[in-house]
Amino acid sequence: MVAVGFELNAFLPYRLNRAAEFVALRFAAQYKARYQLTRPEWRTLAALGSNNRPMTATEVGTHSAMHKTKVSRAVAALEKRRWLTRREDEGDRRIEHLELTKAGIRAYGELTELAARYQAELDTLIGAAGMQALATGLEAVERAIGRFEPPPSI
Amino acid sequence: MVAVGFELNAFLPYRLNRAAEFVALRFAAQYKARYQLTRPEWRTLAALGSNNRPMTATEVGTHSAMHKTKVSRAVAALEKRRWLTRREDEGDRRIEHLELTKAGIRAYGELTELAARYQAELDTLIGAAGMQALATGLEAVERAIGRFEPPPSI
DNA sequence: GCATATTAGTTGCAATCGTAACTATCGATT
DNA sequence: AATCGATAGTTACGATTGCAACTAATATGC
Repeated sequence: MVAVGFELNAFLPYRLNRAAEFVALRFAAQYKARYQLTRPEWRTLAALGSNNRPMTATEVGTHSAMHKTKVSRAVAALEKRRWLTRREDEGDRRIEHLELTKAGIRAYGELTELAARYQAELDTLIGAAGMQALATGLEAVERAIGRFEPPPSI
Repeated sequence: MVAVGFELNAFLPYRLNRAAEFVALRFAAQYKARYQLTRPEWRTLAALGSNNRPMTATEVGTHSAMHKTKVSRAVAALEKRRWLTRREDEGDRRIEHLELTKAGIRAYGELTELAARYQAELDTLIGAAGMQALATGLEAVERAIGRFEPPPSI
């Protein structure tokens, strides 16, 4: 329509979101069908499963860029499934340490198999060079994010 | 917790989503505060504004990776604001050609100024090398997406 | 040591979303 | 030309979301 000086296709939020939404939804269809997991639930499980020590809900939120109410509800759902347990911090009783149960770890293991297969599919389609460039670029974004003030609502 | 063979931080959907959500929310806070625009509305306006001919709702959805009901509602909202008009296709009356009005073009111009400023901020924080790598990587993803079957729900 | 601010996490509620079903139209098949 | 399937877009409705307010606990300033 107009076309002056601004290229939407080079605008990072728009472009990143399009790519992210596309690849994430394709994967979500899989775990949703097989495990009746929502996106926040999978992300919470993934964050906990990939970390080698318990995490607080706030840490999960920061790691996955999810709103704290999303995390709160996902944690409640996973707890109800007995995939995680909460442990109150001894020094600071506001804090809860979240930890996967045996069943949670097993589920995480199964889901990461799905994930690995999907990642392999993506690797093939995107190509090694593309994936390498993406990794480099995303690292730069992640470093930048660290110095950033987080957006309101995370 | 576990840690065998799968690296969440290298899993593209998770990683892309985290970065996308982070940068998109920071920008959303701006246009939401100044224009009371929702995310789907901004994306629809952006898709239409950046294209140099009218688009159908389906095209907007494909371009922005939004669900068709999101697009439908965003279009209705923008129409109510008189930022876009619909024109029925003459050959196929199922199709509506969406076009920005003068006011819509003006709004798009103002919003792209915000966007350009934000992009500049991101450029600085991420660095030229990182942005270059990201561009290369995202191009590869976009090419792959073209050969992909779209996820259910887009 | 008390008041005030800050932080972790939860929840009520209104707004938004996505599924599925719908209308309307078109294309293909016979 | 009647039927069947596909496509564009809308919408009812149940599910999910995020804002704001809340509880509970800790940290800070005086």
